[in-house]
Amino acid sequence: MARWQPHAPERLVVAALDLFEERGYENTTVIEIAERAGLTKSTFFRHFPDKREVLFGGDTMAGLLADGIAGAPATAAPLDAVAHALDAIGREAFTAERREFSARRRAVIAANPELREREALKGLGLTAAMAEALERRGVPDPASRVAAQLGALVMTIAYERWSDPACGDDFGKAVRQALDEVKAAG
Amino acid sequence: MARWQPHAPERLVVAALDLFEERGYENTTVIEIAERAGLTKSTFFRHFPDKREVLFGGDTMAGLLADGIAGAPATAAPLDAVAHALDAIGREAFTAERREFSARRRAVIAANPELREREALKGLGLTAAMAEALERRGVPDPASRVAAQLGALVMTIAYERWSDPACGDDFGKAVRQALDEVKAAG
DNA sequence: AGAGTGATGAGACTTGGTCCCATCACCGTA
DNA sequence: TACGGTGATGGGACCAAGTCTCATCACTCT
Repeated sequence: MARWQPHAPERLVVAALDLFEERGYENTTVIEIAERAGLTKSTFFRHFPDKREVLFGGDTMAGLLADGIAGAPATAAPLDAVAHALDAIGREAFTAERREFSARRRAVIAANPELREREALKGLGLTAAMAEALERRGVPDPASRVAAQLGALVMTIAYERWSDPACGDDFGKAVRQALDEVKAAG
Repeated sequence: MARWQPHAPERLVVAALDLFEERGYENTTVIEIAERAGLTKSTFFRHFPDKREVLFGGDTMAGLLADGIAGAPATAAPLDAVAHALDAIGREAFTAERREFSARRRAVIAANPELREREALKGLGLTAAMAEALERRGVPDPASRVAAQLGALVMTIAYERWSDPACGDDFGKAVRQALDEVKAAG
């Protein structure tokens, strides 16, 4: 038997998302989140550097993206290498069982400027990670950033659709569709 | 003679930038900023909604961008309409006498994650404003967002170079150069 | 002279976030 | 069985950001 109730970070995430939905992000206190999870403020900040980060746990995305780009066929064009990475991430992170949670999280973030701000920063980080990974493939500077920007747009569009319960739950499919549309529009 | 020392917001901005350079953003207190400007904490928050915003004053950019896009020749392609707007903004906001201030501000922002976060959010706002302005010109959804993303990249590159004291001080020139590079890379 | 106006000052208050120290449950070893 | 080590937690002091309310003060207008 465990010493303490296990999965403290997960419990905090669930408690936070519940409370944010109920009364809004800014009307929810870190102490309240911790209490609902059966923990304390101290423990909350031991698991998350700040209140916003409870919805942005795990900075594994950048690494996954970089790996996915590095692992794309050598013949793939920059934007196709990005799409390859996005597809890999879809199998890893954007799975069907996380879709409902993702949709709730999305709605909460959209409703609060402080959370949108954090999301914007994360997005910049992902874009930079894509550009760097492309440069490691030999794509020169302006082209790498162009492909990263378009890749970020593809990811955003695919994520929007995948989160929407009215759409399908296959992230890879959404990526390929968004990629085609972006290519056609460029 | 004025009732109070005039230009309180400007004095706060200058005091803040000085202090951020001297001891760093997070080692500077709002009270210290206000005191250096001969004011108080109350007055600081009367002029700026929060501590970060003192470096992001005036949300006029989005409006200027939208106007510039709306005012572009009807025959201009989406990305060229964006470039037209960037050029207009350069004459308005990125003038030669603001260049040194801009470079200092840039360095301070780059050194602090909290400020980078705010900048990321502002960037998203500008990108969204560009996309909306393009849609008002009749550019359909995926194409508008593609052009806005590339326009944001052009703006970023031009701004980087214009801020660099080793480069020229003509923002419009930097825009045109960045535009050519981005077009060639796409 | 006196009332109105608008920017400022002062201070209480809440909350996010940091820090330090005590506690507690388990584990390994004797 | 006893004992010290370890790692997650609890508790509380503390600081700074941000909000709010009320007082003040200098100038303007009548």
